[in-house]
Amino acid sequence: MADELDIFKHLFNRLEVPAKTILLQEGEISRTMFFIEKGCLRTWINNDGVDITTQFFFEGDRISSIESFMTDQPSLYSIESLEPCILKTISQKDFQNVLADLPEIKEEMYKHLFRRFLNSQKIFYSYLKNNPQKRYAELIEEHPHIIQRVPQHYIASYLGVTPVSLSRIRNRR
Amino acid sequence: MADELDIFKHLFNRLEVPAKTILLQEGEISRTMFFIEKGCLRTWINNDGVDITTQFFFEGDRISSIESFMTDQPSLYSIESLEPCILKTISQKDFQNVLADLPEIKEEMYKHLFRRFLNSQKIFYSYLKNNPQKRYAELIEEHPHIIQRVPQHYIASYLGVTPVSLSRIRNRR
DNA sequence: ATGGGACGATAACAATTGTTAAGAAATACG
DNA sequence: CGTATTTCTTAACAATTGTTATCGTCCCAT
Repeated sequence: MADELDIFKHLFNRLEVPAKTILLQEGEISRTMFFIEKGCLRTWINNDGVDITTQFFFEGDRISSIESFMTDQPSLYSIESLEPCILKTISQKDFQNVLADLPEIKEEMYKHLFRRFLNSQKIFYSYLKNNPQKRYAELIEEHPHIIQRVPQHYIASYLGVTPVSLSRIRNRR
Repeated sequence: MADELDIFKHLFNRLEVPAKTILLQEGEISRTMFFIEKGCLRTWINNDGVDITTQFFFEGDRISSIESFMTDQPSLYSIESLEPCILKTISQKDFQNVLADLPEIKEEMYKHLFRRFLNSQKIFYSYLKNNPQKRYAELIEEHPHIIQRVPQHYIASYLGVTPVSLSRIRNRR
C-alpha cells in the first residue's frame, strides 16, 4: 500500500494537531482520510454523555470513518487525537478520483474493507466470549503498546468497564 | 436481488433438513450459500463447550459464512437449523462463476458485504452501549418475531447472559 | 400412553461490576 | 517553579450477574 500511495503523494496535505482534537464528529460525513505519521488517535461513540472508546490507532495506521467516507452516510463514531499528532490527509474528492482512475487501488480498497470487517468481527467475538478480566489479559498479551501509551480510563471504556472496575481488575493480578 | 437471482435459478438445489442440523461447522470452509424458504437458522460460536448465538435468520434471508465463502478461510462460526427447514442452496463454485460472468452481481455482492459490515457494527455498538436488560427491551421493540419463535436460552446467549439471568430480567418487568 | 429430554422458573449464595465520593499521584502548562 | 488539571486508586454500598441445583411443564418419539 505504501508504494501504491506514492503515486498520489502530491494529493496529500500535512496537518499538525494538539492532543484532544476532534478530527471527525459522530453524525457528520467523513470528508478526509488520515494517515498517522506521529502520535495516536482513538475512535469513540457517545452514550448518553459518556464516551466509549472503540479503537486505537498509531503511527503508520490509516484512519477514517471508512463507511462514511465511501458512502456519504453520517459517521457512527468520532475520531480524536490522544496526543499531539502529525498527520497526512487526503480529501474525499481527491481520493475518489484516484479510485476512479486506478482500478487496482479500488480493488485494494475492497480488500481493506474486508480486512476491517473480519477484524471487527473478531473483536466482537472476543467481546462475547470473554469477561473484562480476560479481555484485559488479552490486551496485555496482544497489544502491550496500547497499555503503555494510552491513559487507563480510555482503555477501561474500550474493555467495556468503568475506570474504577479496571483499576480493581489490575489489582487482582 | 430477487430478480437478479432469477438469472441463475437453475443453479439452485432444494434442501430439506430437520431441526438442529449443522449446515456449516465453525473452522470449516463454507462451500454453500443458503436461501431460507421456510424455517429458521442461527449462527453461533463455541466458547469452551458453551455455545453463543450470534444471529438469527428467517424466511427470505440469505445466509452463508460470507467471509469464508468469498475468501476460502475457515469460518469463525457455525450455522445450524433451529426448526425443520426448506432451503435453496448454491455451490461456491457455481456462485463464483456467476460473479465472474456478471460484474453487476459482483458489485451487488460488495454492497451486500458493506451492509453486513455496517449492520454488525451497529449490533456491536448496541452491545457496548446497553446492558442486557436494555438489549432485551430493544429486541422486543425491534424484532418481536425472534422472541416469539426462538427458544429463550438461545436468546439469552445472543444477549450475552445466562438463561437464568434472562429469566430474571423478564421477571423484572 | 409414557418415559426421556428439552425448556423455563426459582432459590440461595458467590463473584463481579456499577456508583459515588474522597484523596493521592502524576502531568501539563503558563 | 508552582498551580490546575488529569489520572488513578481505594473504600463502601447497591445492583446485577454468574453458578449450581431443584422442580414443574411441555413435547416428542418409541
